[in-house]
Amino acid sequence: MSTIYDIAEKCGVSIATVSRVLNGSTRVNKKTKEKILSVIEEQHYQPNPFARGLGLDSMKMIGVLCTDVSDAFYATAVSLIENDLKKFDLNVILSCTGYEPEPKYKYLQFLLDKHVDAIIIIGTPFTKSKDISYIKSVAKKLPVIMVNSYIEFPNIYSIACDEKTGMRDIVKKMAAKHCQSILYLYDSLTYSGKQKLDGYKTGIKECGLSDNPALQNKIIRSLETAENIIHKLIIQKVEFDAVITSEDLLAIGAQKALLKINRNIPVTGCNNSILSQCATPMITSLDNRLDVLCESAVDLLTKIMNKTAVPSKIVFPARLIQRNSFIFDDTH
Amino acid sequence: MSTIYDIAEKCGVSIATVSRVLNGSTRVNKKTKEKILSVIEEQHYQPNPFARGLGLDSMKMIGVLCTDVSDAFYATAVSLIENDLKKFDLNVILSCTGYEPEPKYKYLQFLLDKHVDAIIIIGTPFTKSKDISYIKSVAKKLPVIMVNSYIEFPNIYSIACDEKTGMRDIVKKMAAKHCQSILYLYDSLTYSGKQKLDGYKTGIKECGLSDNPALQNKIIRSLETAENIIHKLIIQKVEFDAVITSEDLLAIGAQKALLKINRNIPVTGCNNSILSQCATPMITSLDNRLDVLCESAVDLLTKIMNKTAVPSKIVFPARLIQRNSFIFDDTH
DNA sequence: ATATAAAATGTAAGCGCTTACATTTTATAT
DNA sequence: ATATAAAATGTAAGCGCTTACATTTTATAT
Repeated sequence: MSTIYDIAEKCGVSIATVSRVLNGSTRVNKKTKEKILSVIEEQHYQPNPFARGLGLDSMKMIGVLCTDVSDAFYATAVSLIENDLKKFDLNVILSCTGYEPEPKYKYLQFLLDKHVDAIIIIGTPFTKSKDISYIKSVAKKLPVIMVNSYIEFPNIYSIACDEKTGMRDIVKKMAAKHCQSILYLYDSLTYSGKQKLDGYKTGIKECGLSDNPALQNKIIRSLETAENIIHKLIIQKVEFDAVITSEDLLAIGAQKALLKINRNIPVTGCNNSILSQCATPMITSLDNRLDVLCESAVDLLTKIMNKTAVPSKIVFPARLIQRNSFIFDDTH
Repeated sequence: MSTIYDIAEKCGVSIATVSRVLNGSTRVNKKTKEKILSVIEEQHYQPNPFARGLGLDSMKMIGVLCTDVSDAFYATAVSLIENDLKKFDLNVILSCTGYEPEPKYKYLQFLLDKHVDAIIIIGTPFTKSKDISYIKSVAKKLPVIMVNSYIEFPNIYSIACDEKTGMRDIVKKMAAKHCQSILYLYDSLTYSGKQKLDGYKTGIKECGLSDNPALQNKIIRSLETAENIIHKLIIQKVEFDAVITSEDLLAIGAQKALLKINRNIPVTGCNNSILSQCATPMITSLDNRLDVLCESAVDLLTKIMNKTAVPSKIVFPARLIQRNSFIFDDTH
């Protein structure tokens, strides 16, 4: 492994000059620069990342904290972020927290211990007051970017999708199709989860639909659980004529249960994941524009690192992707 | 941020002693050790990872190279690996190569530049001779673990599933159900892809079924492509009475196309991903035991890092998970 | 009590960079 | 040609650890 000394010697300059062309911070004579660059090329010189890290306190790595990459939603997000960050020569250290609330502190700390340059949080909820104050203390050390979540504090940035309005509009569209009792299945109360629930409730209220509390069901994120809750509600004779869910997976579970008893009512999911296309009929899904959110998060991040002025919160509209599980636009 | 000097001073010892308790390599007096540990705790001291990296040439990070984490298969693998590595205090730097062949060199190099301790490769094909010699040169620097792929070379380790036999057995089971012309849809010729194709061909030969080349179709990994190829084959009047695919996603596409024309024939997928459960009817899928493979990969890795003797290749059997798209065991 | 071996600890160099400050070289104005 | 400013380069300290080797302390045998 050649070091900066080898390169300097071969070029007949000092290591400082080599370091300067490596970092591009100060100007170097054009010819010297070219010479150094060519020797670097020729020797396949790679600066030692640890030494560089020691000097700069940065290894150009971004910590990505998410709940569970095996879930299609987070997987897509991580994939998008990783791809976008690459363009800026930034790498991803991944840390998944799982669905339990406690480990997230530990796993976030792992990321901090590695001295990442910034942290992107997707999905992992930081909603309790203990959580919030913890995140704030983290933000004092490095930039924190929350995808689909929001905490107001210096150095915490938020990229979100207006899922609340999106959800409300689904209810409105269903009401327009004469649905009266809309079942809502959701799995978590992350920031995003709360927004969606809030949107559903707002829609119900605004349209004057049934607000039977039995219609709102918090369940576990799994196909079977969604299937089972439908069975249970039917047995309990809870009336409903449409199903909105906070997740494509739950929508599919509900759909399967309904199919079994031959009930054909509108069903919608969220996230517009590949799952929604795998189902039969395909699931109409609220697209939270994950691609746009992630791209935007990376863009924001690079600007922050370049000390460019950036907004602390960016919100994109959601859009409803029409498929066969709920057709709201017949002219389509 | 406190440093090792602060801790040493507070304990009235030298930094060497503190470093020793940090690394646990040499023995330290029990009382001194306890004292140091308590001060570390009290000061929330965290060794600087870059300085440590410089000294040890390791930051306890493992590079994971995969094709595309947004795909359910890789997502599950990365998730499993990340979770397992965590237990050994190892972090994941993720790098996705995409489906093009060239970028993988660059992205693998990125990982090497970060001086990761080892590399785990999932899915990204290194099958051409150029690829193989490249991987061999990498293996001279650090351990390489290939999940579901195999190259014989010192410091390259392989954890694989016997998908070839698995595939062959699907053909046999279909033959036992009187299928004559089995369509095969596949998407890539990674090591794993080749094994599966090979298994299919072996099965066909062993059972004396139709070996019409029009039955073997290499397509793009997408729902639509799988759907379209079925339509095309029907129009071309290619006869087939069962469909095997190398991917759950392709199976679902095929299933959708068949459903449209009301043809109910056996369909199987691979990977036993969540997608297979989302389809209706659910897809019978060849489970390549990704969980076992990943757990085994991490286990191997930690043993390698501890200089324990390990096998260079481990093979697990595949198993066919029976669902409604192909019922082979009626007693079930 | 004394010699000797083992255990514990300390000293200081080294890992390979970055960068403030100092010095030299080159360009520009008179 | 000479003074002055700007550009280019070099010197050396510092980043915070690890660890070989040296030294001191403690345990053990006589």
